[in-house]
Amino acid sequence: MGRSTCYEKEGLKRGPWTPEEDQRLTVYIQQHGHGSWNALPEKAGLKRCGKSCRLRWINYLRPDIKRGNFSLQEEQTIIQLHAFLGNRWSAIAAHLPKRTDNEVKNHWNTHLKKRLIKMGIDPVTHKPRIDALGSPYGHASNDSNLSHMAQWERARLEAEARSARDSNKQAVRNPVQVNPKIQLGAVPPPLTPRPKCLDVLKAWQGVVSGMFNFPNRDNLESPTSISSFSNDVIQLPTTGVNQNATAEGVDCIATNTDSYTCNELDEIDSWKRFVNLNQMQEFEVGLDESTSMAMQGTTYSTENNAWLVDSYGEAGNSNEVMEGSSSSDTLIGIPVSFSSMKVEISNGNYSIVDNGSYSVCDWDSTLKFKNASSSGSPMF
DNA sequence: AAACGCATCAACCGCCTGTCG
DNA sequence: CCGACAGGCGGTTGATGCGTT
Repeated sequence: MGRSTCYEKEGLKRGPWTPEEDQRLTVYIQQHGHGSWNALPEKAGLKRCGKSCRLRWINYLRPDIKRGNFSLQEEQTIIQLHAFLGNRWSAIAAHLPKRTDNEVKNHWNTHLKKRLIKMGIDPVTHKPRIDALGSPYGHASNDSNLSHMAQWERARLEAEARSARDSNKQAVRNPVQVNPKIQLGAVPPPLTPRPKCLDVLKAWQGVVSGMFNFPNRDNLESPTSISSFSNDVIQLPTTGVNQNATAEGVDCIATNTDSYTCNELDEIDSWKRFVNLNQMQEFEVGLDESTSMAMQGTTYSTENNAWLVDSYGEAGNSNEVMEGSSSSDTLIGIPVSFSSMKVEISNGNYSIVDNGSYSVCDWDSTLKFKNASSSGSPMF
């Protein structure tokens, strides 16, 4: 009754791939590229469906794949991105050079998820589990007052400790594999460029390090989100925000109830990205290359949401923007409301109008947009 | 040595989305 | 606008290996 999948077509092979099949597929793609995946099996002399070929190539045969242990930094990135993105494995994997979504997904399910659960952190919400009575940190009530960032820092520290503990053992159990089967000389398809939105993570890491650099321990336990930071306009970035965030290409992190006026933002041919750190949403507005002037003298307020404002130039290197122009790193407007916002771009000016028709894209679609349009350079 | 349970991960499944005629 | 098709994605499965009893 139901439609048959490509795997069910008569005469097609299923199951594990043989070395001969791998060789055929690899040689064919080296010589011709994959082209249409559906047409590939016949051309390559494989009795497999196109989907199976694609999967085999992407997840295993492609030469630019790193196999073996995930580094601590990779694990950190996965957990952070998972907190942002949920189970959007392809989006997460796009931030991890040479890792596939399947590998990231497997690693999460077999290692990271269990590790978080063991630590009393809900792997779905990334918040302390209510039932985490057996938390190694003891006081669940205290945990509930900790921000996710604080939890992550704990996770990181424990992972570091565990890593140091197990380093010898791990080296024996999980030696790095170097894809020994395939000798490839052809230029592989390029990896998906790292979307620029990972800059947000850099900023966030700046926030984290800012939080944990406080000499007073009270500061570790009190903030539960960025929105609780100081609302002192003059001192933006505010308490708890690492000043180095700016150096990473982030213009500012503004917070609850802040408002200020953007006096000048000229000679910018870059994009501006508005990131809501609480809602994990962002959108961008950009100026045409020929545009030289942006908004002036417009006042915005943050109301209930903390927004991070980021800029980057054509080359995708935000640091270039930061270093190249004294005006481009000026603090700029903080949107009033993310739920009903309109961005108007007209005659070189862009402005944000409340109650407009513009819908702020969610994180997922933002990633898709950026994957399609970005020529960003690796930041890590 | 055999049985069992668990962990891992490659591969499959089914759905969704974008594209094209 | 609609349907067919291809590609991509996330969830799930099952074979395999390893450790324990």
